[in-house]
Amino acid sequence: MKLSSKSRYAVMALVDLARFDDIYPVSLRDISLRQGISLDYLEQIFSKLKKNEIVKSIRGTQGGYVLNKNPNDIKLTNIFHAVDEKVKTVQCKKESKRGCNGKATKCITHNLWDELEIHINTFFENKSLEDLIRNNKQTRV
Amino acid sequence: MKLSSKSRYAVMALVDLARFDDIYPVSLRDISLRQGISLDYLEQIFSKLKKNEIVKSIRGTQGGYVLNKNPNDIKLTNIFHAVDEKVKTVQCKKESKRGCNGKATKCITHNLWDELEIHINTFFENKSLEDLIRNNKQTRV
DNA sequence: TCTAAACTTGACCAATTTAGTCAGGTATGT
DNA sequence: ACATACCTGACTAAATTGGTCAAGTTTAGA
Ligand code: FES
Ligand code: FES
Repeated sequence: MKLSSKSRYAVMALVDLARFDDIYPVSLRDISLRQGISLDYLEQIFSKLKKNEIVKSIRGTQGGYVLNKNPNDIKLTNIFHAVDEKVKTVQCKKESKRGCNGKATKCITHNLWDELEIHINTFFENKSLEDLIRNNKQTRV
Repeated sequence: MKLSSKSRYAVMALVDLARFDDIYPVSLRDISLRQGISLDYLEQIFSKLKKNEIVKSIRGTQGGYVLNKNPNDIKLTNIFHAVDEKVKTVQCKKESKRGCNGKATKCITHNLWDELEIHINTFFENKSLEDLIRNNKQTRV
């Protein structure tokens, strides 16, 4: 059960970006330097964030990225969904009536994993970028 | 963020076992057949469960495995720990003062991931095998 | 108008992890 | 003795991860 670097980077980058994007667009190069994330990798990540309308891009010199929504409306769920991070605790297809090992009914632990999945997703749904910025501003001098 | 099959199987097998182990030892072969899990794989898993004193083994004909503790004292945490499933949301070494990308301080999202880890682990600590058996008995006719 | 900064896209890859299989054992109730 | 069932370690194919690399396109500013 671990979180991928891609997701961790996505959130890191967005928190970094959110601190300045109201002043000027933030370039990936800056984020890369400040957060120590590979520029090429960031580009992959932001391409997805853009497709999911979490950020907007501004091309050309002095360009960069800007948030496309209010930080309060960007939940962890949205970010994770954008970069294809998914919480997968069950093995079976959720929609199907069939169980994991090809059985006709759900297995004896199915409900447990389902509960777990909901437990985790709840955390993601309740946490917004706004929360993270606030938290981070507090720790800055 | 996904749960490994090994962990899922471990819990499945223990729930299966717990339903009969007060009557007679349960062989892995039976569990394998009932739950559709590879016997060889189960053996790996039970070797670890035994090392962690979650089950006891009884060798020879009519042998099998039996729980080594009260189902109420076997938490998901214990099972996961036994099969080396670990929740890992931060990238850095927890004990160290250093951050992930080799920086001298913790990164801007460190606290968030730490919170997430606690959130998930809490679920594991509160859920016992007893809970699962009870739940499963209800769904049996 | 030229140029450099910055976004855009897609291919490629090494290392690790996962989810097992396989091939041998050893212990013991009947 | 022998079948049953535990025990152990080596091995591996496939998927995933965490990137790199190369070759663009767009646009602000000199
Ligand atoms: S996990 Fe859904 S049926 Fe087993
Ligand atoms: S995750 Fe701990 S410092 Fe970045």
